[in-house]
Order: sequence, then C-alpha cells, then structure tokens
Amino acid sequence: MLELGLPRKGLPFFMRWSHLFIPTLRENPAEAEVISHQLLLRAGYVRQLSAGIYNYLFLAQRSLNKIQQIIREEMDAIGGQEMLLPALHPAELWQESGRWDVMGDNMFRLKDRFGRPLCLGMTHEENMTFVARGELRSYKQLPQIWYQIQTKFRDEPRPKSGLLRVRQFIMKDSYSFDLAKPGLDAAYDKHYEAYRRIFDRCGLKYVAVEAHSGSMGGSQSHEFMVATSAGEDFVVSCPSTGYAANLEKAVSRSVPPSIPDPEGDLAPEKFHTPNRKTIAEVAEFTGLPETSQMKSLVMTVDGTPVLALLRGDHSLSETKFADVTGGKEIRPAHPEEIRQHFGADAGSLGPVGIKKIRILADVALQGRRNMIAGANENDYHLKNVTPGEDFQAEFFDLRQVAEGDTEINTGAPLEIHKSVEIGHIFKLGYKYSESMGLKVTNESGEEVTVIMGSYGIGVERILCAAIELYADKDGISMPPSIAPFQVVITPVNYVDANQKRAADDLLAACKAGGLDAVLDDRDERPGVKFKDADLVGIPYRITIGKKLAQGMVEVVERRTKQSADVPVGEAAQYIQQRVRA
RNA sequence: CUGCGCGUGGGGAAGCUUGGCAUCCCGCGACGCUUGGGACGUCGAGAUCGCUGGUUCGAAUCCAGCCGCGCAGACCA
Repeated sequence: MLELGLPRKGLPFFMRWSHLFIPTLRENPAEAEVISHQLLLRAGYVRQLSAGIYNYLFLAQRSLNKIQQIIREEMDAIGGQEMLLPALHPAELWQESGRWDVMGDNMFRLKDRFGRPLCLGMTHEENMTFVARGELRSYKQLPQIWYQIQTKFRDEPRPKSGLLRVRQFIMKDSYSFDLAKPGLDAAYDKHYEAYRRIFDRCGLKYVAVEAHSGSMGGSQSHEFMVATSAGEDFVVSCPSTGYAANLEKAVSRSVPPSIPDPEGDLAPEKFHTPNRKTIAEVAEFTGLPETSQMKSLVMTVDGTPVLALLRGDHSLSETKFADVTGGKEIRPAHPEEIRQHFGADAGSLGPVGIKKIRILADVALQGRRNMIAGANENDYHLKNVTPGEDFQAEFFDLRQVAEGDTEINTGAPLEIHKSVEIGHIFKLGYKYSESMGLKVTNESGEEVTVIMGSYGIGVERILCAAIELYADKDGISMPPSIAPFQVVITPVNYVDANQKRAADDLLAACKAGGLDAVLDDRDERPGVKFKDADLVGIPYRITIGKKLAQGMVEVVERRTKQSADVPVGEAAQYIQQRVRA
C-alpha cells in the first residue's frame, strides 16, 4: 500500500474516509432499474459515461482489483501464463478466421490515418492463435494455457442493466493449446475446477450448466450462472439430481397430454374453424385441450423452408432446431413465403399433404394419434391426424423446456431461474487453428493441427452478481474477499480524544493483521456513517462508542446485522478469524 | 433498428394540458448547536429548463427537427 499524500489536519494518511472519494447518493438515480445498477450508483462505485460505458470509481476499482487477483491466483495455479494482448486489431487478423464478417455490427470498427481497417477486440481467439502460430513448432512445447485480463469492446445492440450488459468490459480470457483431444479435455477440466474455485472464493452462489457454443464454435461448453432476476438467461435445474442446463439446451419430460387421444385408424377430416388461428382459439372452439393439437411453425433455414411440428402447448427451441438442421441463418418464415409453400396463412398450417418441405417433429408427437392440425387452407383444420400415417416426419427433440416439466430420467421436479452468465468455457477444437494454420510437428515428425479451448470470465459481472445476490434494503453487502474494504472503523464521535485514539490504534491493528480497513473519521453524526457503511457494503464494522469506557467496542457483521461486544485489543483478530472462515 | 417512456442546479421530483419573475425535498459552503441509525437553526452558493430552429410582445410550457438516456424485442462475459 502506497502511503503518499500529505497529512491533512495533522492526521497520518492511512485510509481515512474523509479523504476518500466515495460519492454516495441518498436516492436512486432515475435511470437505474436493476438492483445492482441502482446500488453501484448510489454507493458511489461507478458513474455512467454513456450507454453501456461506465467510469469505475475508487470503490469499484478496489473490488475489481480483488476479483482479478483471485482470478490470477487460480489461473496461475493451473499453469496459466498471463499475457496482455492489445485491444486494437488489424482487420486482417479477423478476416483470416472469417469472423470479420461474422461479427457484423457487434464489432467496433475504425480506420487508421491511412484508411486501413482496424477493430476493437471483442475476444482474442484470433490474436492468441496468431501468437501461437508464430512460435509453436513442436509437440514438445505443448500443452500451453495462456490468459489475460483485458478490456473487451462489443457494440451491443442494447446495453442495459447497469454493468451487466455493456459495450466495454473486463474479461479474463484464456486459451489452451494441446496436441490432441485428451490434452484439451484435461485443460478444460482444469479450467472447470479453477472456475469453481474462483467463484467460490468470490463468495458467489452459482451453477455450472451445459451450454450452447454460439459463435465461438466447438463441441462442449459449460456456462457458470448466478441466479438473479436481473439475468437474461434461463437456467433449468433439478435440485434433487443435480441436473442443470441452459434453457437453450435443456431437456426434460413434458407434462402428459391432458386427455388421451381418440383410438382407431381414423382418416383426417376437415372442419371449419372461422377466424380461429391460435392454438388457444382452436382449443376453445373445439373444446379439446391444447395438448391435442399440433403446432406448425415454418422456419427458413438458409433460404429453404422447414416445417417444425410441436405439441400445441409446447414451444420451439430455436437452438435445438438450429443444431438439428445445421443451418447458419435461421428465422421464422415471412408471411409471403408461408403462403407460397403452404397455400394458407399461419394459423391454418399443418403437415398433411406437404411433400416438398422437410418436416421435423418434436419427439413429444411420437406415438400420438388422431390429433388436430391446420388444413393448409385458411379457416380450416383437420382432426384425426396421426404422425407416420397421415404424414411422414423426422423426429427430434425440438421443444423448449417449460415450467412444470420434470427431469428426463427421474421425473423429479425441475426449476427454471433467470440467471446471469459469469463464465463460459468452450472446447473450441480446430476452428481457429485450422483456419489460421496453427500446426506443430508430432513425435513422428508429422505436422498436426493444434487443438484449442477458450475460457472466459466477466469480471464486472462477478461484482454485479455479488451485489444482486446479497443486497438488502440497506444496500450492498459484499463478500469479504471482494469487498472494497473488509472493515470500517466507525467512531461515533471522532472528536472525542479517547475514541480517536482507539480508532487510530484499531486501524493500525487491522493493517498489521492484514485486514483491509478504512476509518470513518468524518465529522458526521453516527447515523450518517452507519448508513454509508451499510450502503457501500463493507462486511464488518467496528463501532467505537460509549462502551469504550469499559474497554469494549462493537463488531457488526453487515450481512447478518449481528453484533458482538469485543475488547478493543481483540477486535482485529476477531474479524480476521471471521474473514478467513 | 422497431415500439413505448423520459430529459428542469450535483441527486430526486413538481411546473408543461391552459405560455407571463425557476418551485420543493435532499445534497453543497460558512457559522452556531449537536453526536449510537441519513439532527436542528441562521445565512449563502449553485440552472443557457438536452440541443437547434420556429410560432409569439413573451416559451421550461406550443410546433418541427436532431441528440441523449431508460425499458421491451434479434446477440453474449
């Protein structure tokens, strides 16, 4: 700790609140809606510069530094080597991997004075691969784990929720390079465990879930998610079996159809359904439940229409659909396209009589009989439609898990929680090493392509998640490991000579004991100091007041609000023990 | 990008429909008083009412354009 700065009012300069820039607000700024955003502003951690761009003030920076230190220690522990790559990249780097085009408007692009195209890095697979390609020649140099803690830029379509979705943020990103799959698996597992230790040490409650790889490419991937209403993802979890997955990927047992299907080999029969378009309308009209209907969704996969069939009450998982079709560009078909291929509009579509279009049906329709489906004629539906008899389809799991579903193997209840993603690990495979020509010679002297993994942690998101998890009506309650300060010493009246001496001594004792302490020496009434300490979220407070006459001070734990009277001389150790626990 | 909402001293809000001296709470400075949960009193500072243009004798208020911010939709740490 640097001890620069001149003494003010004759005091030695330690961490004295009166000298610090902690601009707390009594009211929530109007623009903040989510809890962590409101509190980051109110507690004086951050100030907004622009949409999705924030100034991190003193308190935020202290927390972020601590988070980064924990990340460093755990990354180093798995053999990670820290580097720092630039945020400014030439276009060619991204053109090589093909992502210059793929990233589209999400990438900040600029030109230098000669008109050469550049961009701000959204992630660093390309650059890390560039470094590796330049230097790695032999299998003897593998494996490698390289990481950095660095600023990323993404031109988000809609920045929001304070620091949760921003255009500039700090990411720990690491990359593994291995000769073959077993090496990658090992690197992946190391990261998985390191991430668990990092998030544990940061005091977070989280789950690791199976995830979708997105634009990163690659085979396997896990996300680390913290449940909070401020999140944008949905996590499906089963407390009793431990199953957890992103809603995009989750599988489940759906609730059975509410009534059994009619028996027998009945032929499809058209009936009039004037102005009944939605599943609900048809259900009401026919008096049959939604589970007795087939839902027909027309999707366009790379320009070709594909019919997705689901049970009436189910919804399509576009991620699963994309995986099944392997398409790159997938979207709902436009009304004109639907009319062209089906001769009817959405609301009257069905699989019967469809010849030229691929039909993908959800497995929940397998074995069903005599259901209701659109007739491909406006205002008409068919009854007695049976898959496999009245039309042919390929069956896949296409359904998005819904509330009320149960675990696929055991039937145990599932929960769905909104969550925020704090980390993501990918087995990249050969995507970048292939496109950018990263090869080494193996033991036999043959050139082989290196296999890669990539692993990210959103640093600010850890801060936000901690705030979201533990905030209460009085403000932030930070885990001691990442709090801007671990202890605040609050003399009720610092003007009082005895209290002043005790406070100064306690500050020194805390420092000597390795505690990150701040002394609230402000000439404020005690209420103000208590409120600020609570708002800022300092995990322990030592109050020096009347009981000092008996040699006692009060230690209050922020999270539980429990207080204990402790002899002045023991207060520092008392807190040390608790912080370590 | 589309839809909805909002821009008034540092923070939070009124005022706008029906043009006529810039209003309240908090915060800030000085002094006094006070010191275990955002005290009190006196005095004081601080605003081109987002910007530009228009209507008008006169615009925070009406009209037009633009900019910014937030929320809901397609992306992701």
